[in-house]
Amino acid sequence: MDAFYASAEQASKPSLRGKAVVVGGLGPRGVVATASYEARVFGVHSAMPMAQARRLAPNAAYLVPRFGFYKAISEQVMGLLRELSPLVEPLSLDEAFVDLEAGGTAWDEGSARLAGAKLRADIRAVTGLTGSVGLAASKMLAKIASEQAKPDGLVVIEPGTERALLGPMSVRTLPGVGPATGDHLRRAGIHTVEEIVEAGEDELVRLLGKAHGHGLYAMALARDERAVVAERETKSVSVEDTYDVDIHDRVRVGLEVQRLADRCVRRLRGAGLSGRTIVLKVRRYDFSTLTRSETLRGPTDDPAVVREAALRLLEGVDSTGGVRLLGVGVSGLADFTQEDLFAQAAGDGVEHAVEEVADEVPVEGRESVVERRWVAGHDVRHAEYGHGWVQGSGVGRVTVRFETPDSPPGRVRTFPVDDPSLELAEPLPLVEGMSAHPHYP
DNA sequence: TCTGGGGTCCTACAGCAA
DNA sequence: TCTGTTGCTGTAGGACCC
Repeated sequence: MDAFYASAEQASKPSLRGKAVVVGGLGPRGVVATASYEARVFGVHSAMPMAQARRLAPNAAYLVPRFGFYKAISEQVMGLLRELSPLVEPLSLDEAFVDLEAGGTAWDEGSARLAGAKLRADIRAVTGLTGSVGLAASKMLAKIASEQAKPDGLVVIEPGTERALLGPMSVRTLPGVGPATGDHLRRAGIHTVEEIVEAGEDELVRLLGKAHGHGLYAMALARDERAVVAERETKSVSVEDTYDVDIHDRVRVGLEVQRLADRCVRRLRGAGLSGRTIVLKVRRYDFSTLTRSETLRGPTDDPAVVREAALRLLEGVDSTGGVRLLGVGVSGLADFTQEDLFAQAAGDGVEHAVEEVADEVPVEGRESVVERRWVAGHDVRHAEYGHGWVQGSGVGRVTVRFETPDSPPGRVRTFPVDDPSLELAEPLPLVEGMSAHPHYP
């Protein structure tokens, strides 16, 4: 999907179409998740600090991500992909590999092109959004093709043309080459894919280590035998929070770690999992990050056990100077527990401990409950004016733009934050008559 | 006003056992 | 018995991806 989160917001909010839209964390330490193509013109891109984005594009619309909304759209698209083949490997909400051959959908360039074109049309019809398709003989090449196809296009890499195509490209094009590896290679005088090939496999292994060296050399030769894997089992579950202001108080740090442990366990249990290894993550004031872990004798999904382990790990961490991020994770997963037998026998006091914190508000921002209700970008309904979305709130007022996906750009009105005729609403479907999919949260 | 959140995989090293 | 090898597990950190 093209600029997925931003496109979804533009489709949902007519007044934003054709305008710079930036989706990401709005706090002082937020980063950009997605920028619309209009915003990219100003140099705004993913992973950029939000503050920098605001300097570059002060007039863009800034919105928090609505993952539930995107997930519902994603499920529609994944459904279309599964009509093509049972072998669909989602990479994220907006990207997936499909093995067309395994689905019997396509076996040569012509049939693949047809399937790709139909898919793009279907995505458009069902979601109202544009998606791009890359067709090739391997995952790596399909991915490169889809990057080239964006936005709103289809690119085929024909068998036999791969090496010539890859040769002049930057090493950064290859999957697994990020900033660090890119620098490493550059210092060795390797800038392009064909220079990787010229350097030879031994040199690559020497530079990057065994796994990465062999892997990258194969990719440079356009050799990629990785299969499309439909079901991947989860290997770890973790939660983390970056705080608007560094935490110095050791007691507060301990409390936050416990909250995170509870949140992590809730997710773990939600997935029907338990785990043996508890991981504490601490990012300090200077952005240095450390992890401490402890492996238990058996898997657990008991919040008290995870809390205590996390607190033990915290004891071994120096937090003087302040803490900017805390995280708690569980790995070494199993889909059963030993403790749960005992927990059931002992009554479910444990369950209660988990439920009690379930409705807790997220950490970032601790404004009053009233202000918190009106999150910028979220949908609302007004008794008189109908459906709209929160454009901003503050000093006791909330500004709402009244429009729907199929209306013209709408008008803005301002209300007191406690106006009884204003209530939160679910996002409307982007395409009329396409609401027969899982509910929007 | 620098730098999110949720993951995966790899490497290095220490300790232990065979 | 001493020493070295190998292999596994646990731990920590780094790189990468969307």
